[in-house]
Amino acid sequence: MSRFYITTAIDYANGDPHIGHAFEKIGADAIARVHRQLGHDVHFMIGMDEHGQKVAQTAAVAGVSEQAFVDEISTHFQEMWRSLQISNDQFIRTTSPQHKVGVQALIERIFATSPDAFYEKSYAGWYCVGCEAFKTDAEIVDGHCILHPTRELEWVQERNWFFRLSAYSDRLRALLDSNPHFCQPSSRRNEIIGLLDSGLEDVSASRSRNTWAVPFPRATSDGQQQSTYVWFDALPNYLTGTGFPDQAGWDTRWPAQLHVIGKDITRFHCVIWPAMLMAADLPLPERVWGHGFVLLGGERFSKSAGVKLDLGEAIARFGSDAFRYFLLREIPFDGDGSFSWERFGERYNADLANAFGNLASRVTSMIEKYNEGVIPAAGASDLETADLADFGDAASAMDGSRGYLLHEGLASIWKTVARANEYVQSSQPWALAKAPEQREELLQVLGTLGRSLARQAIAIAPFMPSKAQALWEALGAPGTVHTRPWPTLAAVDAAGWRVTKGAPLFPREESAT
RNA sequence: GGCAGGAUAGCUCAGCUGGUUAGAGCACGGCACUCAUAAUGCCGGGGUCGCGGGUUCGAGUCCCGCUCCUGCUACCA
Repeated sequence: MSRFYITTAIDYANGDPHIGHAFEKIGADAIARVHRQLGHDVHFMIGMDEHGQKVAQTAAVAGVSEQAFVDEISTHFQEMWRSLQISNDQFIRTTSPQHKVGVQALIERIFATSPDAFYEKSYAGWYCVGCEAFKTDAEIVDGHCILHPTRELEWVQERNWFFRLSAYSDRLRALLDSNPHFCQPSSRRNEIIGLLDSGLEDVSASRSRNTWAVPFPRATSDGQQQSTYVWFDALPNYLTGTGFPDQAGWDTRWPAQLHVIGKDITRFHCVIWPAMLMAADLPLPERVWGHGFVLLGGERFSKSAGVKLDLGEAIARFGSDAFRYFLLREIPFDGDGSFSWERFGERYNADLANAFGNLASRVTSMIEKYNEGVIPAAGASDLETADLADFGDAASAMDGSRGYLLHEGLASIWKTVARANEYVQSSQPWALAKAPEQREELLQVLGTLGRSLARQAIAIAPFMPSKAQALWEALGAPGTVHTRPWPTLAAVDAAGWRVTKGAPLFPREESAT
């Protein structure tokens, strides 16, 4: 069984989860679930980034200790992920002892493996208070930061450990060139190649001011004990989560097959992270996928944008499954998309209530009325041939072979839903039921529809876990839908299952639009 | 400022190496059907394919210029 270690970015613990966090987890969860249904040995890890100056400051404002603060935030996140049915196998926190040990071990390993990789340097540069960051010449116009033209830049000096990132330019370029999958989608890859071509600068690996951090394992030459800078703390979580360096089996899980991240942190995952691993002589992750953002009124969700939309309210509106469906159907996983209540309502009624939920109702209802609730056996049909082609398209949109185009996968699955509704209309089972001599034809139609519904339940399982299982049970299918593998979709045999028409899967919402 | 990508129906988008009357979904209008969550199916209206030139027998599809939008432009994460 092939292994599939998938991670998301760890979320920064300076505020509660918002829809942007949720989009990434839901997308990664769907990918993890698809791979489980493809028969892979999946390990899905998410977590929290709990160190840093901002966390310390926010905790101070709240009047609690840093650890108490992140414990609380971390709990909120995990409760949210439970309500969204995120099927992570592990939840890592950077304040955990195992992670701290792992970070220091990784840094020491780099010192040992690549003695030139770290060096001390006094760094001085223009510091923008607005950005809380040093600015390069390219970002300074007329002596001001291009993002904060009204603020004065400060000249700041600090002595830190530096990582010789520039030494890895050629190897990184070779990695990107030889392995187009390493950084996807291609728009992100192009940006990284552009960055490499413009030349890499070394990056600092320690900080003197921040105290809420993993201690950098080596003091500077003047005896100062510094803290590990964010990317040397946060990025290694993917590695320390495996038990690196000393827990048995870590090297069978590492490297990760996929890092799912936001497009804004692509550079860190496609440049700094592989360079760190090269310096440590450790295997590189196979693929980094930079998804886009959920926009609201043209603006992206972010920590600074504030709570413009309550995540709990969005989930409560139509339920966790519908929320997952809406985000993954509406927002392309390789780009940005917009959230709006209007679209949510339209998609809920059009796609879920009218098209899919109603299809399930009419089919189960007819099987109950015309065949005492038993799904008849059915031979092959044109509908089946066309459906299997669409399910094949869906699989190829989601299995990584063309990237992770979850929105396209759902679109392909919904073609089969539309086809089934057309089939009901054109074959008119209610008319066939009135003519005893057309009994065989009626059974063929009902059997075809029952089997189609069973396949749809399997196909939507990664996206809407609860509703897929509810439909599975309404069809009288055995076991759980989540263990039904995609590759056997063609062989699904629903003959003999006893259906039960229950409450509507997705009750139509009159006030939705 | 530099680099990259984009501008196609009311909305979200497909249109591969240029070739008959430019497509889909949603929204909107009409008709049909009754198994179904007044759901479904069929038909229809609606686009000077950002603007201006050019290449070509022929351009949404190639070239040049212009306008507008988006992303990246390294140590907040």
